[in-house]
Amino acid sequence: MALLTSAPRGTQDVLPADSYKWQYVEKVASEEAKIFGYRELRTPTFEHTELFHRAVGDTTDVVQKEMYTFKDKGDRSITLKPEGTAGAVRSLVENGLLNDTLPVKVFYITPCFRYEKPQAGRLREFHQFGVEAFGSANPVIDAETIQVAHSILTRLGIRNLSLEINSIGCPTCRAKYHQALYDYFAQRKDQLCDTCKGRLQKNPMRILDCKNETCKEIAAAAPKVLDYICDDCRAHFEGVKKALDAAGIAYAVNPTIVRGLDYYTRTVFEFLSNDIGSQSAVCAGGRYDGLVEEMGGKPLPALGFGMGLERLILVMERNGCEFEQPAPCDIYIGSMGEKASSEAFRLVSRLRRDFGIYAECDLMGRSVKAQMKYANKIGARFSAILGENELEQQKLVVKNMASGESRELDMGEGFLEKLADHMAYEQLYNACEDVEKLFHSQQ
RNA sequence: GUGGGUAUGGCGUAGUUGGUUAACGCGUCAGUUUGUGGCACUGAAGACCGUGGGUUCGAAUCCCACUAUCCACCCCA
Repeated sequence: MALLTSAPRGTQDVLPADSYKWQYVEKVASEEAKIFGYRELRTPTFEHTELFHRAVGDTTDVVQKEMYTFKDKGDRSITLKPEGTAGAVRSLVENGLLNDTLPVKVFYITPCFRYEKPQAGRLREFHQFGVEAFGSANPVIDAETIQVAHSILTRLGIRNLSLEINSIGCPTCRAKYHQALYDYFAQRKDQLCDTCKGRLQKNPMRILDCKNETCKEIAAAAPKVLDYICDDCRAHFEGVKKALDAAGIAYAVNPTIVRGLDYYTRTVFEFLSNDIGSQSAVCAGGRYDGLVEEMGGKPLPALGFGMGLERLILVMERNGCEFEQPAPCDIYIGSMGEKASSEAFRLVSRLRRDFGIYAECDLMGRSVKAQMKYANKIGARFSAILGENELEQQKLVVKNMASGESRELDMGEGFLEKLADHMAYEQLYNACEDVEKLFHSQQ
């Protein structure tokens, strides 16, 4: 069997065996964002290319070598979004939402595309959950934004992430720092590794993060950001730390954190994991006080974060976190013979329509035994077989698959109500027995 | 973009001095007497051993290329 073709490189199918994990994570993240006052924003999967050139930055790796850019049939340059913030800001400015009461808080779940070489936790199409908050320069909102991420991660049962924060200052003080760094490293350029020689021009802060031993030694004595940021930025950063302390969120200041997207200012942060290989950032974000104006809006401070859902789920799997399971089949109604089988079909249809019960019947023309095996396989909580006898006597034997016990129900008036009640009662009874067993086992 | 590892039925694997019908577990399907699951047993279907070349009388097994995948660098969520 030769496949016609396969999924494109760096893409992933989420199969039924895993999709429930995604549903769970998306649900938790959305619910958590909502109780922080965020509302969902959905923006297009592709945008005009210039949006990302402007927002993310012409000189960034993301824009320079990783974007999926193409001309559409109208000769417009289109780009599949490589991140979520630019589109969100564009949309809010374009629709005038930032003229409303502040702060404006939105969240989104979106696919993102970057043409990279795939590896653990890095795909060409990946998914981000993100939040963005507009209108406040108060350091408390920095802490609150971090708290949103923290709450989501905590509620998902992820405990062993580290939070690292830093301030990269405003454009003015960052420029000073960059110059100082450049001067420092330029004097020692010969000793730097090849990649760092390149970074010297492009982004000297990256050198601070190099894994090469010599570079590390040189970096150790390099100028520190926090010595170069202006008084306002320093005060803001102190405010963020104070608010995080007040919120009881543990963090470490890491002066080497650099964001690869140009729009960031002041606060930047990352939640890191040691369990998923070298692509360790599960969630990252920060402030971008200049971006709204850059997009043609009025000057408005803002901040947000993105969370990589593939990485998040990877972390959860590696840590044995539990995902909310999908509900199993409530009842399987098997049948034998044509007449009974159309009656079974009618019954499950009504159970679904009138009672919202998850019901199945035979669609394969299988033997009774095989039908029972199927009921067991799909984890049906109850089963029943409809045949000539049942139709004649108007009785249905309903079996509780967990206990193996059966109960005969009269198929006359109010049968479906009785059936639904019976199932609810039995399930409650099963649950009580489980609790009892648990109780005894713990004594 | 740069390196290294891997590539056998749906899944996980076995299979080296290259030699008849490629093995095992799980899964799937059917059956173990007449209308009822989970266990066990029996049987069946299902792989041209990633693709294309080459070496050889003969290759899943050796060589080359390509593709995919994994890991790391880079970058980042």
